[in-house]
Amino acid sequence: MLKYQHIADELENYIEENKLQQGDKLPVLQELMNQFKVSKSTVTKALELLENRGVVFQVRGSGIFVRRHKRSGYISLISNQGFKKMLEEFHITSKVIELDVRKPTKEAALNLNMGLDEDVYYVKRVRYIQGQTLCLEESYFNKSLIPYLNNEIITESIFNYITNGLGLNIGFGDTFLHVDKLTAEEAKYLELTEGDPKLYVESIYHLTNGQPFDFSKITYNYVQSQFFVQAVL
Amino acid sequence: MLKYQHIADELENYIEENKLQQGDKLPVLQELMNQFKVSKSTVTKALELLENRGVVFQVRGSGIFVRRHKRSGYISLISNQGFKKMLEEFHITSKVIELDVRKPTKEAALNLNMGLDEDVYYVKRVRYIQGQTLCLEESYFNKSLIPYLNNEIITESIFNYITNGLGLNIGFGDTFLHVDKLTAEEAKYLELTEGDPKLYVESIYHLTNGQPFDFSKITYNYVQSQFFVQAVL
DNA sequence: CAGTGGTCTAGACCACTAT
DNA sequence: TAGTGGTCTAGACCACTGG
Repeated sequence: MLKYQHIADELENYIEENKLQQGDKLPVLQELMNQFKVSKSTVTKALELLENRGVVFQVRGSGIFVRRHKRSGYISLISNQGFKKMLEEFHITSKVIELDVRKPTKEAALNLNMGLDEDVYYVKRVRYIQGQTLCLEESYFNKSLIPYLNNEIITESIFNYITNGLGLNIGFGDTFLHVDKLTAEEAKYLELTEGDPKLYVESIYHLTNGQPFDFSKITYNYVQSQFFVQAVL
Repeated sequence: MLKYQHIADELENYIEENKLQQGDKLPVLQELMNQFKVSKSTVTKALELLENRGVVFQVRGSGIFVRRHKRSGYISLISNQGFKKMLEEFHITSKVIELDVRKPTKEAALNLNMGLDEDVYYVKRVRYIQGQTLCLEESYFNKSLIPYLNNEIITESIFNYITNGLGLNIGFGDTFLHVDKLTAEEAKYLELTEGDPKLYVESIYHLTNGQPFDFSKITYNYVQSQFFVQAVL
């Protein structure tokens, strides 16, 4: 375990356990250096991580403060928390509609940067949040990178399996958002009415070496779609 | 100008000018150290910045590569580019509907962390992208932090004025997203039909010292609403 | 195994805040 | 002006990639 990762985790736990609120002050740098027996740079690195995750903000000449928005029930659009943790927090479950190995569509091949004759795993799921329909999801996984999937895996967290089961490192993701009207088929799966609003999201996830391994198209139930993003400007 | 900022800018320009594509390789660390005559840590810091902005990705043992998605016409949801630059890039203009000093609503006061008897600047605008309606925006600015606004300022970029005109430092923002149906009033301003889909976004922006100065409620025209987010996981 | 990026240190010096 | 975070350095050592 990296030192700065460890420190970041400890601080995040500390904030969580003590239910610290927006603006609450954390120990100063010198104190953290002593407490964790590391150099200033290492503490700084840990705090940068937390700052970028929206957990704290630092003010020169003043101190380190907790950053906490006041709203609950919002899903992080760029889940910087663990995927599995998030699923549990929101009681998200899945029903698998389809799962098979096939050739990619042109669109999927383009986004996954692979040939039309190579294999992908195709996954179609409906996901539920606290018993309500949350979204309809179609995913394409490059089979040369993700060699095996089964029903059990995709009912749980695919990303958790990729990280812990396959030992792959997920690097970054590009996410594209539109708003539109539901088609008849989408409405059926989401238990809504054709023409109702939808949030449509396309994502391409890459390994740390830059290879795209997952292209996903998600249609969200507008009633359940509450997202937030915490940015550092 | 900070060294690592300068290096990040130079590299971003270099990528832009040479029209480098996803996966193109940049000079190695040692070379960048020599070129800019700085230490390894400083180059690393510059590259971390670019990595978090979604401009490059680094692969240990291999090199530094350009990160570029293939889609154009999408607006960054968390504009990590300059605000003014973005407006120009997308030809975004504004029409001011209302501008006055008033007392905040309960909602605005809560989000701006101020009293109901303090003053805010209230701004209501319709924004256009390449001549089409983009969004209807209502903003509340804490007057004790933003003491003056006029029609000219808010027709251009308010954030540019706050940064360069007032010399304030914008720190971070919390953004909340919903999808819903347009009300009659919103439809009128956006030249759409009541009941059409909308993307509704609430944002709270804070100065670097953590004080919230802007609470905004934006309703987007779903036809023009194409956003992207680049995340590092 | 040579080359590349990642972590960590110890310390100097700078910029800003609070009192 | 004491205290706090931010930048930058020089260098040691580690982890991973690719021929």
